[in-house]
Amino acid sequence: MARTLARSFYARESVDLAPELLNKLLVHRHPEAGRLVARIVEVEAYCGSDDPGSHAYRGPTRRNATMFGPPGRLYVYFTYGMHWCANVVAHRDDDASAVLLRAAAPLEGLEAMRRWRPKARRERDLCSGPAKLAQALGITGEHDGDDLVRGPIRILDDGLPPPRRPGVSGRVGLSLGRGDEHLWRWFVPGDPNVSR
DNA sequence: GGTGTGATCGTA
DNA sequence: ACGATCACACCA
Repeated sequence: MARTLARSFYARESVDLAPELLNKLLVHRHPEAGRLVARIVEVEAYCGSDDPGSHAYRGPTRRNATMFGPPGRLYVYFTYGMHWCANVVAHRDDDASAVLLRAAAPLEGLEAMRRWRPKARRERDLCSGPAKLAQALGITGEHDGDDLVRGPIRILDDGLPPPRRPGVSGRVGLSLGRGDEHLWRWFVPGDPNVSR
């Protein structure tokens, strides 16, 4: 049925990888909560030294080290003093690029997701933002650098292709002049889990 | 539906 | 100081 994406799938620029991740399954085999599954419906691409909106813009640091490593790993960062956000590391040829997982449609393990996100009133509040998605799937800084091919967090293809015509827009949350002109956000049109 | 604001702390 | 954000208040 669903098969794990091979490492070669990730070995390209984030701008090319990002739309291909739409409709793929994000799966976390959690030691206590069991199997958590959500379908990716919104992503953003971040590049390296040429992208002022990217954490990699000013070169490698302790925080962004994973972005400069091999593709197919998870880059998890802490922001606003309280939130974790998860990225997929893409190709690197002496530079860095990654895809921010912004929203997903919850499919399995909703009980645990609701337990970890007690403030989510409706189902579409569970994973409709990068920090919500990480929280619902139990992803924190301890998963930074994890191998998405080996697990426990993986990305699977269950046969549903990306949308033929994905929604496109500028990236969210960037101040003006920091790469906000790039149309590097993609989403599944009409999906209720896409962030507002 | 939309807009505006406070929370909270690691990073550069 | 400033975030690759969220939740909540308030208005419509």
